[in-house]
Amino acid sequence: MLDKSYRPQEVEGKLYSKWMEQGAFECGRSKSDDAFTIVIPPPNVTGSLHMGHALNNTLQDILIRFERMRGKDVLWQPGMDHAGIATQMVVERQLAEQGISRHDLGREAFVDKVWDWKGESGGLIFEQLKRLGATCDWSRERFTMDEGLSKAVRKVFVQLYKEGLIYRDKRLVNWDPKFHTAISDLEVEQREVNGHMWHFKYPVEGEEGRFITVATTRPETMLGDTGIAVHPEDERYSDLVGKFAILPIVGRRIPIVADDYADPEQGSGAVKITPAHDFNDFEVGKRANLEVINIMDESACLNDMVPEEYRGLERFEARKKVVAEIESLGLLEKIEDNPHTVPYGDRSGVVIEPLLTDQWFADAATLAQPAIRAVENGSTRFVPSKWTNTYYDWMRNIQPWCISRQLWWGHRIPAWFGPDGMIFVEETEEAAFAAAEAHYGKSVDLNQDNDVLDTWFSSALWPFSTLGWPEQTPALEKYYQTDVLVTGFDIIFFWVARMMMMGLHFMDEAPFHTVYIHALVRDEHGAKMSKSKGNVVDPLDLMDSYGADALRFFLSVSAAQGRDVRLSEQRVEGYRNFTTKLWNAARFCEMNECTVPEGFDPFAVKEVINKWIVGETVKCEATVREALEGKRDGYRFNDASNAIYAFTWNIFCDWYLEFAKLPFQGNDKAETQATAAWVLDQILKILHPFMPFVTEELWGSLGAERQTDLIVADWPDYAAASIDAAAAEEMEWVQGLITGIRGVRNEMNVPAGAKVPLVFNDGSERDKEWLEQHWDIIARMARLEGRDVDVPLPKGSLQFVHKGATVALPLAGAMDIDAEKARLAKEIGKLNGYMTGLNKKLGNEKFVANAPAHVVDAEKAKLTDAEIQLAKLNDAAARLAEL
RNA sequence: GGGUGAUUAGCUCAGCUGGUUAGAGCAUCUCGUUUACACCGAGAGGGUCGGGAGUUCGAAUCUCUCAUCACCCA
Repeated sequence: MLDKSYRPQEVEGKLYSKWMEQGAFECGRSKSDDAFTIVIPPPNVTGSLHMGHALNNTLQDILIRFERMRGKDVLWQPGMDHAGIATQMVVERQLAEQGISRHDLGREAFVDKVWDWKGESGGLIFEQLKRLGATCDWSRERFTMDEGLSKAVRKVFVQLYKEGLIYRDKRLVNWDPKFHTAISDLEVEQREVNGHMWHFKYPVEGEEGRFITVATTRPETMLGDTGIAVHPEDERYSDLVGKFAILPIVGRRIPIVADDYADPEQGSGAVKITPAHDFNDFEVGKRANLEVINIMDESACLNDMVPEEYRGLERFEARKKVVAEIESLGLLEKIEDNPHTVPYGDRSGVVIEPLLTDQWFADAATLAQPAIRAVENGSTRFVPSKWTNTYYDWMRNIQPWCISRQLWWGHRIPAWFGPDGMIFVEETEEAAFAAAEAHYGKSVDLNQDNDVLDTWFSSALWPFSTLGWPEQTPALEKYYQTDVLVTGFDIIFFWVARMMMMGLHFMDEAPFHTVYIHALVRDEHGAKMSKSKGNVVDPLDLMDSYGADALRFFLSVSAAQGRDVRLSEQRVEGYRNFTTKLWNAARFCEMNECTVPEGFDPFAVKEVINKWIVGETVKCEATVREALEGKRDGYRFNDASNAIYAFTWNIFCDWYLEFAKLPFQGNDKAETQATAAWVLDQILKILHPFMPFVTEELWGSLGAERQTDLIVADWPDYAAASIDAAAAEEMEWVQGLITGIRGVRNEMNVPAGAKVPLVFNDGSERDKEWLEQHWDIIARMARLEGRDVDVPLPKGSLQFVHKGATVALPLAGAMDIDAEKARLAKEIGKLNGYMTGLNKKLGNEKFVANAPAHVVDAEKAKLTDAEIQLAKLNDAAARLAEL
């Protein structure tokens, strides 16, 4: 006998181990040729589970469990990425506590330390995903720094280099002065700040007393100015173009040039040009052939290219000093408040400095072309489709991707420099030496590039590197192209776009046919969760309180396409209640010895209630399946979850089990017992992808010996079945009658305990038959005792109309006549309003002429029904008035 | 500044390609008899679908416009 309530804590761990032990998650378990593959968005090795992961992985697990039950050969490929900067940071911080820097250790020892750290603390998140019930094939877990994946990285780098799609260049990059590395555009966060605009006057050479005013938000960069630009059509300055200004403090002669970049409307219309420290200025400088003077070192402190008293100053100190000196020189025209955006490193949180350095770049614009076409021609689609445009916008304006990082943790760039700076890019050191020997005609010393690759470079290979590429493995053959990528919109550019590029380039096929983009999980007020706001909710806490199933169901039901998820603990609690409800329904079935007998055919049942519930089950399965399937209109997790929820609670529990109580008490109950057990089994199956634990537990506790655990049980297939529409109409009639009676009783304050008689007048023959047929159920559920059909109505009855029949509850003296009059008047009023609308519609010739026939007919039928109902309500009101 | 999306019951949200008396959960109120379940049951109240205009026989749904909010990109 089941316990009185479900206790997830006692069940979840046990079931998960059981699944693991039987290898239920492993690919290849099904021999089907039909594969279904998802690669997990690899969490950072430093990561721990947050709500976003919980949502992301719940959705993936739902699809995976669903397709597994449908018999496909399912692979959910798990793994982590090595998170270059983040991981290096963590380990450096630990070392710092012991007063050690990574430089004290040296590169090799430091990297060993990182591996040690990974061994001890990395991958915590996977234990948390297991709690959530995620059925990744853990036997295939991969890490971007694994040997196989590293090999893939080297091969890709070398091939792209040889194809000219990776190159080395000296360009301005986003430099992180804290981590001393370049980062990509995407790792830069633009923040709105309340800054200032300083207006400086630069003396014009050879024109005593004449100044040209420039405005800047970054005064310290003036030390690196090598020009001033004005708009070519700006008449205020046309006589100055070609002349020189004298850079204050420094004393350098800098040319005044004409360039479209200068905006005459902005500030003074003249703009100082610092090619080495601003992306726009760099371009202007190139056009005007200006000198490029780098005035900062890797920590963004001023270097030897500035006057002595400024050397070594940190950039913001330098700013103060520059402003003070300009002011003392009488060259400060004004300072304005100026809100503007400033680039920050997303990891370091410090202001990014554009810096001129040698870096490796990938030719993203070229790689993007096939990736754009793949979406244009529909071979990969975004769900919801609105993300398609975001993807296009990014891809069509894509900039060279800076892929080198000045870190130690990551894939070291497979490039070696010869004594004369010649570069040899090869997959191995041996190959590089061989190439060098061939080049120089003798063996020479080579130095490998010190830099490592952007973490996303290896993540971009994830869908095929994890399957064994560059080896042509059977897994690669079978599971590539993967099916659907489930991810958040925040990494469309970081990751999705780059997987598309790399997948198409190296596999000739997009890495997935569908990209499902889910929303962000916010707090209950709609704010983003963040540590600094302190509004982070830990999914583990919710699982502790309500069970993993409740959290999963909440996330699934909230995952409506294109909308953010607001976390509501109350709702999670509500879905915990749902698990309890299901549990109790199962318990009730168990109490009544419901089991599915050998050879039971649900489509051959005789009893109307059973025919009806079987039909409802079929409908429910279809709704859930269609909502989940990856077809045209699929991945509607909310619709799927709502359908199984409503079926379980509002149809099976609220109606069917109530109907079944009667047969359960009698002798003729075998069919109903079997049907109840069968329906419950179907619920367990359909609900399993969403709520794996409680369903598996019930599956194991109920009924006879199961052939398999639920996780690998067959998804229902009712292909041959038909839905008995007549049974549905009949049972809906019964339900409507019961609901109607309950409604008037409640409204008119008939004591819940009182059994009252029923008078049923003017019903059709069919109605009367149904009343007879289901009388026991109706009497029981509507609390009735005794019935009369087609008799004169006793004085003092509550009355309403059900499908054309007058239903009355004679209460005689116990009734509040005025209240009943008022109630009827209200009903009649409502009905009149409704009919006015219908009449107006049907009276409109254009409607009758233009609307499709079935719509017009439906409106006519509504009116006819309403007329009948109105007549009866009027009769009822008239009878009352006689009292 | 450019783009995308949102605005539906007190709250959180469904409502797809135009035809429902506009739905759900929670909250509120009333009542609780029953072969499971109070983490429950029965019932009720509550919305001029952000404002305005338009297309249409018909608009929460399509178009335009305004307002507010959110996010992304400059």
